[in-house]
Amino acid sequence: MRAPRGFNLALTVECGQFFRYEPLPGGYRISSGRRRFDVFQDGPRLDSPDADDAFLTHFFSLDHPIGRIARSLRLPEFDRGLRLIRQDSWDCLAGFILSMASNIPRIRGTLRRLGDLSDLSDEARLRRCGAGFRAPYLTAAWAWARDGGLSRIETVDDASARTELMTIPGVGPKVADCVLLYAFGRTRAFPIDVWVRRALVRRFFGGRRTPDARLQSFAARRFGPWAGYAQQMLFLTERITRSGRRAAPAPSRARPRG
DNA sequence: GGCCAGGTCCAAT
DNA sequence: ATTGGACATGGC
Repeated sequence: MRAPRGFNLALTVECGQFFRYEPLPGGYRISSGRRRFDVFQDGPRLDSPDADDAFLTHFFSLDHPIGRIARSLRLPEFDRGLRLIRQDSWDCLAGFILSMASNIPRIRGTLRRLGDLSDLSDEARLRRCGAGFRAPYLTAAWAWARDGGLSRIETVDDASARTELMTIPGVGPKVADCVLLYAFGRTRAFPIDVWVRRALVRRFFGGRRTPDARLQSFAARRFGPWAGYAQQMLFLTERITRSGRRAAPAPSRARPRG
């Protein structure tokens, strides 16, 4: 299919919202739930031997009005190649539970190993996959999902969905917002992690330490219905420009096949 | 070989 | 209400 002008598959896949991918020449092998598909970008073309256009459009949110979004956010660095994806909600929940006190390479590895399990109720097994102290949180989330938690999220408003997610031990405001944003398409969600906190404080609060609740309401007011896009952009630029230590790995440019 | 990590929970102010 | 430490272990 023809992708929207400027769409950047590499940026979208590797910006940190998603973990279950393996790079291929010119594209990626994507896992989301039981689904696996390869996808390749070559200039304006986006092609998959496995997934149809409707699925790609939904998964990569190609229907989002990126021009309007860019104008509404007023962030000079905003990149119109970026899209918030709609990944499998369980993968997303598990991935961001694993994200606490961790890093992206490790999350990816653990999640990949978890993908081979059909039952996540055994903590010892989760530890063997590398979950560490997060193992009991994962089993709690697994039980919650088994009892229909994820489908309850679909039908309720953002605030209720957030509250419901936060009933899971190991899921606080940040993880809950990640799930709302990266799986359920709740584009107002604005997860505040250490990087986004730094970015907001430095850029909008004169460097003064500010409670998250304050940052949260600021973001809602300033960025509105597409706040999630602002969050992802702030996360990216803060990591790249200010990585106190090692530079954040830039997304590998997708190269033409062959 | 250390050091550190896309948070959350809990106890102690 | 706010703050500080523990948490388990892979990746760099």
